[in-house]
This record gives sequence, C-alpha cells and structure tokens, in this order.
Amino acid sequence: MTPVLERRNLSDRVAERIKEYILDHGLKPGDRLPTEHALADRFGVSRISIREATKALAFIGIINAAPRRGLSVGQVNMHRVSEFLGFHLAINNYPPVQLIETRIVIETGGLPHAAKRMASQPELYERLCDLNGQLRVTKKLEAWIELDITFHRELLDASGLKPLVAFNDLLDLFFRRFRESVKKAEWAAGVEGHQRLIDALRDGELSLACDELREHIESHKNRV
Amino acid sequence: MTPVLERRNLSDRVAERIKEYILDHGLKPGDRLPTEHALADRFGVSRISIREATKALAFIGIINAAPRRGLSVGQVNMHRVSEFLGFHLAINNYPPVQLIETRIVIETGGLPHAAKRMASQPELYERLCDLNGQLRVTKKLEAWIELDITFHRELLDASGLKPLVAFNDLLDLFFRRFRESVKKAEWAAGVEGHQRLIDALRDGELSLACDELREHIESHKNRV
DNA sequence: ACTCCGCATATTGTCATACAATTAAACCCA
DNA sequence: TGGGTTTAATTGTATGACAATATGCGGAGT
Repeated sequence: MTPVLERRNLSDRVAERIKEYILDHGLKPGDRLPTEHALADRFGVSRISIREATKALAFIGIINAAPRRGLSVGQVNMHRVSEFLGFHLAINNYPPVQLIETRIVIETGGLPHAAKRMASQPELYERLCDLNGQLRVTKKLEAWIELDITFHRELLDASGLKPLVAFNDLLDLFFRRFRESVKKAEWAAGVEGHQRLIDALRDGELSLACDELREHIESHKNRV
Repeated sequence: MTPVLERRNLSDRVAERIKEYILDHGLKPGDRLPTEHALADRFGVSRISIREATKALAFIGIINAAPRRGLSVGQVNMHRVSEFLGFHLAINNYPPVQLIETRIVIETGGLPHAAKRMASQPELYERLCDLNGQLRVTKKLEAWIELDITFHRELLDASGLKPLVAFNDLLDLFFRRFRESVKKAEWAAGVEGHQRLIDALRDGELSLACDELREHIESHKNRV
C-alpha cells in the first residue's frame, strides 16, 4: 500500500510514521496503538522493522510496550532524556566549572518563582523543611546524597517551572560524583545552608536566598 | 558467558552495556565499536537484541551505524532530542507561560557571565552587533527568524556556559512557532531591544541588560 | 613502477519463521 | 454469581538467510 517511502533507514521512517499516527489520531498517553503485526501490515514492512522502530521510541518513553497489553502511548520520560544528554555531556567533557555555574543559574533562577508561590502556599515551605529535617538526621552517605538530590529537586519544583526541573535532573548526573566526595563536616554545613535558604525564601528575602544557594553550590568548586 | 543479567528488556540491558563499554574504553565520537556479531558474542545474546539496542541508541545519535563501516560513537544529536521533546510537548502541553519563564531564567542567567567575558573580549560585542545589523536589514520573515535565533544563541554562547546553550537549543524548538506570529512592527522593536541589550552589556550595566532581555522575551506572552 | 579499474568480502539492513513468556480475557463449574 | 482455570493474543527472543553496499585489496594495463 505505502508506495515505498524515501531512502533512509526503514525503521527510522517507520518511527516517523508511528509518531504521525499518534498525532493524527490525537492519542494521549495511555492510549493503545495497533499491535506490531497490524503496524507491519499497515506500513507494508516486516515485524523486525516495526520492532526496531518501537524499541527506539520506547527507549525514550514515547511509547510503552508490554506483553499481552500491546503498545501504548507513553509519557515522555524526562529522566530518560536526562540520561542521554548526560551521556552526551559525559563524553564531551564539559569543564566541571561550567557545570557548576550552569547549575547556579538554573537553581537560583527558580528562586524568584518559588518565593512567589511560597507566599501563597505555605505547604511548600513545610515540605522543604521536612526534607531538610530528614537530611539532618541521616547518617549514611548514600541515603544522604539521595535526600540532598530530592531536596534540590523539590526546591526547584516549588518554582512551578517544569522544564527547569527537567534541566536540573540532567545536571544532577554530574553532581552525583561530586557529592560522593563530601566530608562529614560539610554535611552539617550543607544542612544549615539549606535551612537558611528556605527560611530566607519564606521571609521573602530573595537576594539573601540567592546568595545562600549560590554559595552552597559553589562549595563543590573546591572538589574539582 | 554473562550469567543472565537481571530482568527487564534484554535490549535495554544491552543498550546499558554498550554505553558502559563506550565509557569504560574511553571512546570518543567517531571511534569504532565492535561489529554486531562481535557484540552478540560478547554479551551472549542474539543479534536481534543487539540490533534493537543499537537502533535505540542510534535513534538519538549516541552511536552511528553504516553498512560496511560498522558502528561508531556519535555525538548526541541535539536536533533529534529536540524533535522528541517537541513531540512530548505536543502530547503533554506544557503551559507556554512556563516555557517563556524558563527561557527568561536561562537567558538572563547567562548575562552576568557574558558581561564579564565581554569586558575582556570586545569581539563578542562586535559579533553580536554585526548580527543585529543583519537583523535590521532583513526583509523576509523566515530569514529574520533564523537570524534572531542565531542572535540569541550567540548571546548565550558569550556566557561561555555550553550546557546553558544546549538547554536553550531545546527551548528554541518551542519558540519557533511563537516567532512565526511576529508582526512587522515588532521586528523593529525587537532589533532596538537587542541593541539596547548588548550596549548595556558592553557598558557593564548588568541589571539594565537583564531587564531589557526579560522584557524582550516577555513580549511573546501576548501571543499565547 | 605506477595508476586505475574491478572484484571479493565484511558489515549492516531487512525479511520469514518459530517458539517462549506473560497476562488479560473468556469460560466453565460449583 | 463468584472464583479458579484455560485459552488465546501479544510482545520477547532466537536462528538463519539473503540483499545492498562500501571498503580495501589485488590484478591488469600502460
């Protein structure tokens, strides 16, 4: 039926067609797609090509595949994207200082929005305070790192700017290794820094909060 | 040989192993990988699984595949990722206001660094000035949009923060459609805004530059 | 000896087929 | 009607085969 598409990898073209199919039919995340066999018939290619295309799409979360449930539209997984981009950055070796500076831009950039929202939603402060409380009593390095990441993520999430959160997820890949060299004494300092930061945010002391956060992130500079 | 990895899609695990292989061997873009058969032997899986994994990786540009040349490490194709992020947007619809605010954060966040570098590298100013000059005399909308994107890219690039530039490239995808609704009268205003912005940057008037840029980007808000 | 043409060969691209694993749905029986 | 069991549909993985194609080697011609 399909009169031989152009050149290029067949599976790439198939992936393109599948995306078109989703958009043309107005499918939303969770909606189901035809089976692999049906798609193979529809596009006039073998199941192999369909699978290579769906695998590629599934890899980044555009679609999900499960035995017996078939294919369905997925929510694109930002974390997955972060992994790839992280890989990209890893092999390109961006200088750590640039990563740190970028992180400062992203995180402090979210603060004004977070402050605004916090003024009308006190539970944002509560949440961050609670997280920092957990951080304060955590003894194991690994758990501490996870919590620290969560704290920074929630802090940025409080800005309400989802794309910014996605970018931050990405940068986190690199900071994991920095975090692993954190010293015991620095934990406490970090926790106190967090506290001053969110208190300043709550009180509307925006520039103070920015300074605090910048200093907090810059402490990584010593370790590069 | 490999004693049955964990659960999960075999091809996902293979993709993971391939990424590890690249990192462990310190391969750079352009370096060649083993052939599909060799990888199949190495990982103890069939060629199908290797192909599904390599297809997924190739889809976003982590590796390249060509007949007779074999597999090689690629540069992650920002355009490819953008495409897929754009698809994400088409399905999930981030509120345009969030995108605009995110963009303001990214671009104004680069300004302090740009100002610092511009003080010691006057050619950065020259370059931007030249670009804006071209912008001033461009008559066709399409060319104007391309130039405008280039201007903003170079502006951010002047900050020296490559990761920030990468993020901005992602956001650009979303702004293309806004730009297409630009009115003739607004072109001129945009060009003058650019000029005031870079002049302020050159003069070290940082907060003035930030205000100018914020206002410039916020002008998109009217069009959503 | 040097150049250029052609061919063998290695590698990805695509296909057909088969079976395993899983699970959602249908069905049967009490 | 309810619950357990069977069935069937769908993805997951493997094997084998052939096509297409570019690369590098070798041979022929000058």
